[in-house]
Amino acid sequence: MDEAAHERIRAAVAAIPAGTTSTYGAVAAEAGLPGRARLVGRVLREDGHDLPWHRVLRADGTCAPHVAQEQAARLRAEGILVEGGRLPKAFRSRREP
DNA sequence: TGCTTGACGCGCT
DNA sequence: AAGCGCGCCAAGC
Repeated sequence: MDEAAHERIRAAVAAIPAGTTSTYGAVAAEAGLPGRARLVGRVLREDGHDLPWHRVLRADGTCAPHVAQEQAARLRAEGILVEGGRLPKAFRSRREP
C-alpha cells in the first residue's frame, strides 16, 4: 500500500472546511492522486474514524450507500440539509468549476 | 499466484 | 432521467 498517499488523503479530508462538502474525486485530486477516488473510499473506511468523512460525497452529490443515514445526520448537524439522500449543488464549495 | 471486489467517476445509450 | 460499461488500483480470498 501507499502510506504517503494514505496520509495525504487524510490531510485532504481534514482540510475540508466545516459547513462545506467535497467529493471523493476532488479529495483524491487534492491529495495528488487524480482518478484514485476509490482509494479515498478505502482510506476513509479504514482510517476515516477521526476525520470529517461525512463532508465527502460522491461526484454527483449523493451520499455513499453504506453510510448514507449517518452522513445525512452529521451533515444536518453542520447546517447542511440533505434532500432525498442528495446534496444541493449550492453546498458544493470545494473543487467545483 | 491470480481473480474478484469495492465510501468512485465519467462517458454513452 | 435512469441505467450500463469501462477504467483505476489496493485488499481480500
